[in-house]
Amino acid sequence: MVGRTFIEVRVSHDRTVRNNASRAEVANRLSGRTVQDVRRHGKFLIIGLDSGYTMVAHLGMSGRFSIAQPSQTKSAHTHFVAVLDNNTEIRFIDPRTFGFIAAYDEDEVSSSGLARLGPDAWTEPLDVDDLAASLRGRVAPIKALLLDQGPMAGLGNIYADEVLHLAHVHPLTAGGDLNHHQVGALLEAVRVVLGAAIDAGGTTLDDLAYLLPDGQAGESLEGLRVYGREDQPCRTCGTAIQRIVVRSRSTHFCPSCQPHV
DNA sequence: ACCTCCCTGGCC
DNA sequence: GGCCAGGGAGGT
Repeated sequence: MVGRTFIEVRVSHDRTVRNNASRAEVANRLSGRTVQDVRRHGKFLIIGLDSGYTMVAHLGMSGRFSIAQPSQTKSAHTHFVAVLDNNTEIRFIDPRTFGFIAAYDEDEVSSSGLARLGPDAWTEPLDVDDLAASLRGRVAPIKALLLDQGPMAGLGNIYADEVLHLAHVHPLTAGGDLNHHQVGALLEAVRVVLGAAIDAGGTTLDDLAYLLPDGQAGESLEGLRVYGREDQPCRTCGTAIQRIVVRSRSTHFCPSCQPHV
């Protein structure tokens, strides 16, 4: 991608570019620009362009990118197409439209969600003291704080539940109530859970909403410890997995392995 | 720091 | 026919 130029950009859904003023603003800011670097921070994809504009993309719930030849028929829900100078297309497909693509100037980057992200959970792992410091005094449940992207960025609902189970931490524990040992266990669990998820190519649920760029499904659904396993036996101790709702997000845990303090 | 909203395919 | 899933943004 680095060095490629966007020959033409077509936006076909308003909501996909809702963080910009208009479809045309996005197309105009990206067209003719050359990619300088491609990064990821949490769940945001960040593409630096030679113009100073930054393309920011988020897959939301159901977004995916595909690389295609211009002659290939478009999948349903293709909301954005960038034609590259090697005559391939980058297509953004997103049925539920929770994802977005933005073209930001410097000020807009600083006032966007990107600026509120904590260190990346995978590439900038915190040490125990730093995470403990950012949780100190927080009364919100640790599940909510993991989803918040502030203490650390990158965990969504599935992996937050998986991490808490592996760390033996109850999802409703107030962030500031975690002891030093639990904070350490949480960080180790992040490393293990994300490492396994990356190796497996991510988690494709039964709805097949998430697919790898080549259209293949990820593999780790069977490996999940608690997510989506309400009433099924905990793989560690056999106790029935419970499902509760935290901040209107479905939350799964083992009441035996993750006792409430 | 909390709540509400957005959206559509899949399922009951 | 109606409900559910859930990421982030914006408002209170």
